[in-house]
Amino acid sequence: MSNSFDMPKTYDFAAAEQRLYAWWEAQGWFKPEAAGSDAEPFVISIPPPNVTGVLHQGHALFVTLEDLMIRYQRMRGRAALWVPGTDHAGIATQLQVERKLRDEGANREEIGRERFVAACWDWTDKHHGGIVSQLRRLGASCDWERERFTLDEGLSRAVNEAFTRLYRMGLIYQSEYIVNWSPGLQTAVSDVEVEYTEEQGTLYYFKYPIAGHDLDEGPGQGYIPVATTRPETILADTAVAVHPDDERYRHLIGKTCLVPMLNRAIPVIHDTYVAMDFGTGALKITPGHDPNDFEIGQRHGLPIVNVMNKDATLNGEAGPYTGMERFAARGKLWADMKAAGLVIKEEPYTMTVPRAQRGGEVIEPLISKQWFVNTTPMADLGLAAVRSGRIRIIPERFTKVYYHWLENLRPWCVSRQLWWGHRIPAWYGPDGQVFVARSEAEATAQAIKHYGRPTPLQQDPDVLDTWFSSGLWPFSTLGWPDDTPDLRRYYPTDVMETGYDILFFWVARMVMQGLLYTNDIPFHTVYLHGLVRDEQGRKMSKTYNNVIDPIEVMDEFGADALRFTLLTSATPGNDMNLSLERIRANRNFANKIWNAARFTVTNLGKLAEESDRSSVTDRQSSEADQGSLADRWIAGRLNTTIAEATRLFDTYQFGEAGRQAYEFLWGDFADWYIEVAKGQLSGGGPAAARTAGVLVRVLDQTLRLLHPFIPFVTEDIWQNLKAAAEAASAIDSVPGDWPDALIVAPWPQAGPVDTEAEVAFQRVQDIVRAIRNARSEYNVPPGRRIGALISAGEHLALLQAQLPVIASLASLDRAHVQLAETLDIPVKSASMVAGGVTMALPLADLVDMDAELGRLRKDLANAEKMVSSTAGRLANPGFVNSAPAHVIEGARQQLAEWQSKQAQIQERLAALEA
RNA sequence: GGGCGUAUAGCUCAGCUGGUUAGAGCGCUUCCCUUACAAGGAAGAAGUCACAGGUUCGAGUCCUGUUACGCCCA
Repeated sequence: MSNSFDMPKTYDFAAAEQRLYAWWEAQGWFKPEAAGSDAEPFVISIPPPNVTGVLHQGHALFVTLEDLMIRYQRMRGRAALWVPGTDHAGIATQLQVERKLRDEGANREEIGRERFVAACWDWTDKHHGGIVSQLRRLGASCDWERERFTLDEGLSRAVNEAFTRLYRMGLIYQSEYIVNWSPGLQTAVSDVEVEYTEEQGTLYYFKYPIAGHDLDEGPGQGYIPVATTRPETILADTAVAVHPDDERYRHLIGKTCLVPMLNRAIPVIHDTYVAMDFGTGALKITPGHDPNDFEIGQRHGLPIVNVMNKDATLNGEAGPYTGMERFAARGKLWADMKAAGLVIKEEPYTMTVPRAQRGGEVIEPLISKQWFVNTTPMADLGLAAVRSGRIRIIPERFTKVYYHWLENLRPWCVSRQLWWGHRIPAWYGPDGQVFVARSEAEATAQAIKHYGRPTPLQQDPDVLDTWFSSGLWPFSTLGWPDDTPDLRRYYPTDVMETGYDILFFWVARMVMQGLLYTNDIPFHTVYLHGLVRDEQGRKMSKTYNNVIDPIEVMDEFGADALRFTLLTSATPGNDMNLSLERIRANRNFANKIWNAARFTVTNLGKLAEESDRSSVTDRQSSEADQGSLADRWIAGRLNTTIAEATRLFDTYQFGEAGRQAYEFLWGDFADWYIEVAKGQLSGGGPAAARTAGVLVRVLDQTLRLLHPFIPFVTEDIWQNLKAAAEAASAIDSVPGDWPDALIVAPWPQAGPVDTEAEVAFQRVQDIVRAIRNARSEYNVPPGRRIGALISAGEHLALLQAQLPVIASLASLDRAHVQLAETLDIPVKSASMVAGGVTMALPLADLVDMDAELGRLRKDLANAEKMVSSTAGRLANPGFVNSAPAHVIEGARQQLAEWQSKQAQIQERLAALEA
């Protein structure tokens, strides 16, 4: 029994976190079923981290935010389901496994596709536990029994189903198209996977010879001057283009040019795309190696020449340069052209270079046959869903970004020349006939129908873009394409919480695909968070050595400290700078709550030991009064905090909700109420019992408010509190109010606020602060109890009642406190006006009269300033006519307070100056 | 080139339907190991809310423009 009242002096998060998490999970509280079958669901699908990844602050932030929402809604009685899972991360994982093979002296071609994929699975299995256990450490209350992996059998079926449906709808097709080719990764990547960097390069000017003329005839006659940043692509030119209005060149339209060194004949065409004022005003057109040129080529029906192999060496089309690496070929070709007199000049030039988001090498625009999704119909659905308000994006400004992206969406290249991923469900007959089907069996059946006999088929070697499967995530994880009970109950989900950096990659694709396949939105709210940066606002990176590892942080300060810091330093959609100092401060906050609880629990223990053993509740009910002023005040403050926190939660202002709960716990409850409670408890009896009841209730409710932010310390404390309160019979026996655990305790309901008590207690606080201030100014040691004179005026009754509180908090010696409606205050004393009363500390030996006068005059000047500005406002007809009533009333009260203060100071000054 | 964000105390940041004398943490100054907590307590110093206009009875908050930094798209 005595255990109920024993709490160590310092909160030991290391001992609590793992134990509590295991307990919650074992009790089944992470499962939506815990809420009962009639509860309304609240569902979040996790943004699946890379299965081979290591936890970083970005993960920590999203886990914390989503866990906060889930825990809040769970406490609100919703059937909260957070579906966890991981992503196979095609390129990232394949690269890791290839690196491992290289270290072992092997490569993937050598071991073959089957063994390579097996190696990827081994790698996946080995790393999966790592990232998952790290999510758990943060307190993520996911339903782990519903955990999914993008390459699961079920999710793979979803991918095949989606692909097949798109194919049948005519929205997926194979095409020769210019794609972003990554020579190092040996795969195409989508537009969003390319990053453009400004780099110092060279603009090469050269002469494009005109057939039948001599170079000596000069520009516009013998040749057309052209500039390029990539000379090697000259070999693949299929036209030279000029602007139709360009006087310099229009006479050349329709003539023929000769490709340098190859002497291939190409036409001179005109197109308004050409910028007359850039370079030479004439543009070489290379449809095979430049996306813009590709489109011009399409418009003009130009042939496409491809001079490059997939490893970025030049192919047979390159004549003498065949077999050379791209940059070597550039140098050689340019040297040869120089020798041939075709070079005009070179200029330094800042150009935009496309680089692979993963790997960083230069992307080569290349023609190849790929699978594309025609996204136009889906994009329209996606746009309509947000425009109509069915889906809301927070913060709202990102809707513009979303619209802009969807309005300009181009075909999505979904095939990847990788081995790790969902293999494209397309099979080819010997004649190249393609059969797209959900399975090999289905494809075989199609082939039999087509050929009239069994025919061997070969599956497409490529895999799908990882984002193709992630785009199905909210419904594939719930069982789609099957009509499962989970899909029916938990889809659509509620909130998609993720980083704004993957609004295009992921969010938009989920919305589009969700609408297309499920005929429903995948979620009604998109909550976007920002990037976590270091204290100076730099991106965390190994090269800066500024990475704050969440695991190390949790080891040092606990998961709660990290969570609370992430939640209260971030605002939606904005990047945040993470500071270790702040994490440390929030560790201290956890300890502060712990000790507030320790105080409460210890006192419950003392009560429990009282001889009469009558329950606190009994004694409470025998107590007729409704509690002390402080009791009523703290209850009001609690109710205000509950109402505000709830409002803020419901408007996605989580950080502010957390800060308010923090302020309440520390600034009101710990700093003031507990200090008052010490006095109320000291005498024992009914007052002590009642006080214990208030302590228990306020703490209980506050722990509930804080639980979604800092689940571990609040649960740990709550268990202690509950045990102690039960032992002391201090718990109101409201059924269901004290369930087994805080994680499943109901969210608090705000009660009424006692405004009168609030005003009165604030007066007490003002008086206490004024006395403390004067003591401090006169260097009265904190331990020394001194007398005081209080001329209370109209507040006499309040002060008489609250004198014990004031004396205790201001360390006054009650035997030497004089309190009356009006008192003569000795000249030689430290005096102050606060809370509507005039007070003085009899510090005759210490008082410096000049300093006193100075202080009072300063106070008076301030009061006069306030009186005049407030009176001025109230004298303004515009203000009294248009301001809301409560604002005017507030100003009137304020004016009265300041006028009264002004008068009291003047009176005191008059006495001193006399 | 288009769009967006940020600019508030020495540092890191709150301040979201405009309404008292603009807040917190850290840091700083003075004092205190008072039996919940020194990971703490008390008192205090510290801000022309980037700049310039405007709307309004009233602007850190809304509007316009400027500057600086950052991001996204082309």
